[in-house]
Amino acid sequence: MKPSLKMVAARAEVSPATVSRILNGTAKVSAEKRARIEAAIAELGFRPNMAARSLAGGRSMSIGVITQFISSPFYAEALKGLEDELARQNYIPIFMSSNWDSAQEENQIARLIERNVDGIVLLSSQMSGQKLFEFSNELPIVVTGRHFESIQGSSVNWDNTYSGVLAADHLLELGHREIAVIVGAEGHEDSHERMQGIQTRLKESDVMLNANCVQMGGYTEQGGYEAAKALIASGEPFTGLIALNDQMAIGANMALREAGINVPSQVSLVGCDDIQFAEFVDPPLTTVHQPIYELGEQAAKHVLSLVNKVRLPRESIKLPHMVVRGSTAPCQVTVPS
Amino acid sequence: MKPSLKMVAARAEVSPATVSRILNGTAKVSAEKRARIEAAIAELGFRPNMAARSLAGGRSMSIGVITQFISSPFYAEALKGLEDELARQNYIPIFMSSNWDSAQEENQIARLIERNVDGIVLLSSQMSGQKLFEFSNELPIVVTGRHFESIQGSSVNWDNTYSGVLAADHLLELGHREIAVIVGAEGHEDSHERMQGIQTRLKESDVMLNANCVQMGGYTEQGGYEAAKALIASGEPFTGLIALNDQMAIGANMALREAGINVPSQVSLVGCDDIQFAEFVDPPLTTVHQPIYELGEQAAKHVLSLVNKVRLPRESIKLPHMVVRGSTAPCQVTVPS
DNA sequence: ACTTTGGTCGAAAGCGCTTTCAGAGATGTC
DNA sequence: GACATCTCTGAAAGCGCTTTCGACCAAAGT
Repeated sequence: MKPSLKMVAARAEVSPATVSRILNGTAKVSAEKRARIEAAIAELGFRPNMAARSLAGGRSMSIGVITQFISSPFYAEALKGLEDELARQNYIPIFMSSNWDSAQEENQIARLIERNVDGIVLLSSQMSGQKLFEFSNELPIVVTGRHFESIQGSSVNWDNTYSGVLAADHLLELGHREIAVIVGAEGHEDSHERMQGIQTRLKESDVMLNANCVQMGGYTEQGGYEAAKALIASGEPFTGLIALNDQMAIGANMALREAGINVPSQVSLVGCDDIQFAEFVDPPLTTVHQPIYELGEQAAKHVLSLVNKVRLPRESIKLPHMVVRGSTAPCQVTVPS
Repeated sequence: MKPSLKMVAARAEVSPATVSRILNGTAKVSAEKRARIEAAIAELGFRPNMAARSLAGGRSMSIGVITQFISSPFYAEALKGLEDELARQNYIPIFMSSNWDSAQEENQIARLIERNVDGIVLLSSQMSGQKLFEFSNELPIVVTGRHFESIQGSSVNWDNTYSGVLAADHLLELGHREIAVIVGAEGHEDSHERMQGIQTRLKESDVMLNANCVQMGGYTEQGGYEAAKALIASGEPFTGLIALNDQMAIGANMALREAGINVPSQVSLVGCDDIQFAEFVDPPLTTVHQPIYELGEQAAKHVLSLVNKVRLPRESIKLPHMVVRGSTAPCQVTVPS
């Protein structure tokens, strides 16, 4: 039979209350009893039962984490960051996937609440702001990839506009003037912001972006592949191509290869995110690195601060930066004057 | 205030016990009361508190799942399979990563037990068989990638030897006689078995595999890259290269490219697993497809069968099969006779 | 009509912990 | 020396559910 707190108390000849106090550090206990209790815990190999703790104390020491898909390469590092930071504070994450579906997302949140999670982290939520707000009345919620602020809710994010700026500047500096973009999906704040950044810079350099030059890729390899195909089919000339994430860039790379268009000599390709694989494609992908691990860490810190109702010192996340690899090169094509 | 079972009971004018019976289907209840109770549940939006259930009933409806790293592309589909199957039975997975470290693995298991998980799934455990056996005395455990059988333990696996056979046969059929292999890591049963399969077939075709031709890649891209470099540096001739997983194959592909060796015309490269990215590398990777999603599903079914102490009809997992893409071609080099 | 069975339901105990409340000493103050 | 003030500790209630036990009532058997 598993040792219980009661058994520890009996062995140490103190009351259960005192053992609990030691466990939680909620009150001072004389050195002598403390020693006896700690000895008893060690001897019995006692480990508190979380269900009981959760029931009695009202907190479960667990945080729900919802992603589109648990093993998305993009979130890989974010999950690690979350996991590490939560573990440091003795919490565990409960991961669930919502498969890009807002109904599933709500359903998963309900399941998490049912399981008494102390808070929830939403990595790129699809839910309406209204719903989000309602849930945040029930328990602390932190979202990434969009803005959100309420009494028990907050968001953590990096500067997406700046990511767009970096990508555009890079191509511009290489002399590219005919640029195409593969965006994520409708209604994605981060995709939108990145696009904003790109457009701002292009406009400043008097580069026009016509409608054919912007295709939607849904953030997947397949989507990027198809978007690039459509782009090529449109006949629109371009020497620079920005994909708003690496997965789409990798798909686009394949489409270009199939069309006999060389990267980087004919088209310079830049991705966004710097996922693990970016380095291993051919040519190695030039991309905007995002501090994803840190994002996860920050998200964890934020929920826990909401859970514990302590104000978090507003430390900002590192900025994205360019990682120049082999998929971009100076523009070779002379623009007709 | 959140509605409790007691409140439901009061509203439906029955005892809490009866409500519980409805919730769990543990006894017959008259149609009339059932209707009243169901109405009350709906009206109040009642959702049972898992902590209380877990405490009272002794089961938490959750299964711990330990992987080397949550977002490993290899396990992506397995996790999905697990998640889906568990959800179907109203369980949730609690994912944790062990970072290839057996001490961390033990520690994570302890944390899971503390949280009352009803069972544990270990995706490619690093732990000693002894430890594994000890843990399986405490609660049901299912492992993948190795063999394990005990009262409360079992393993689920596909035919790794056959994967090796497929890879070897493919190269052999294309006429390759000088073959090199990048294996996973020491002490990995699955890596070992795949290697077995390869060697069996090579021997049958009188192809020798000398020591230089077998390099260790640790199952990572970087490892595969370095292993391939070492292989090239060794001067050993080879026209066929098998990497025991796709990540290493992708790394090897890069090393070959850097060395100016063309794939597939000079070296045919075959991977193993068929991860999502395999299709998007250049050239698209020929690989042995593993039914990973199904593996996850089966693992889930197995733990739950152990948890519920029902015998599972022994349904076997689908066999791996070759997916031929662009990284392999008939052998061009004439073997000196 | 009277006991026996069978089926439905409620009372109550208890799962393993936290937390409030108050008592018992120890210490300090006037 | 009397009283107030702390500090440490234990008793006990209770978190929200499950489950055993026995009560009750209807149908069945004699």
